[in-house]
Amino acid sequence: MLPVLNHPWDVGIAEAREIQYRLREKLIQAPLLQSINTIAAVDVSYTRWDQVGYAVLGLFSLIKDNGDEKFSVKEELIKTRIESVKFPYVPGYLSFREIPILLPLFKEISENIDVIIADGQGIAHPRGIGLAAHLGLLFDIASIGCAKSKLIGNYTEPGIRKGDYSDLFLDQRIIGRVLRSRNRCKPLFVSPGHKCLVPDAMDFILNLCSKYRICDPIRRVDEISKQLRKSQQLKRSKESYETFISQS
DNA sequence: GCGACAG
DNA sequence: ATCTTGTCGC
Repeated sequence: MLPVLNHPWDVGIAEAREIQYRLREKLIQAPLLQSINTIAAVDVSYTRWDQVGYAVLGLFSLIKDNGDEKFSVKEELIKTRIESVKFPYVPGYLSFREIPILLPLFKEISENIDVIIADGQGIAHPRGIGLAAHLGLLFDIASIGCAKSKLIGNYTEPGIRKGDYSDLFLDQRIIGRVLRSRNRCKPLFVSPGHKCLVPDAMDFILNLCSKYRICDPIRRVDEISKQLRKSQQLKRSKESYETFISQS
């Protein structure tokens, strides 16, 4: 699958900011689709000594559980890619660091995706277009940001029970929710991206949280990303060992 | 000028 | 994001 929108990625902060201002006008606020079958979750991990990114895209199908709203996910497909990233991590510009390495993974996907979930912000962003929102807009797919910490906004601490939440405000506007995804754990910062509303975003994410703070699909791709990084590091250390032996 | 600051 | 062991609480 290919983006329906395109713009340069090899840009500096100033141009990236202009792109964000231009794209945010295109974001659509609408109720989340009722019938969701497939969701995509993405994540990228790094090492501390180089600029190599270990990207993962996972496709999961929703399994309706007994009765009401809750559901679980079934892993359907995993795509990975290892590539050095160009853009540095700058708060507010995460899209320009991570999306370039994620795009080739979407290109390999042919099945339909109903929702994209990303480890980061949706519209809860200084210019209203965080990683999840940007990604959803590029493919014109509903998207939700599920971050482990706040980028922008004000809130009061939610209750300590799973499901407790408070609104995330920017001025007088509600841009997301601070969600307690597990008893007594640090809350998640959930915000809608493209084609989604604040309440729908939180409800959907909460239903994807089984027994951990991080929702199942993101937790899974995060795990795969870290495994990929460790296996590659081991591989590289073995290679350099062989080189060392052959030279001595 | 100072504090805040997704991953 | 990454480094990193034990430890406190449910």
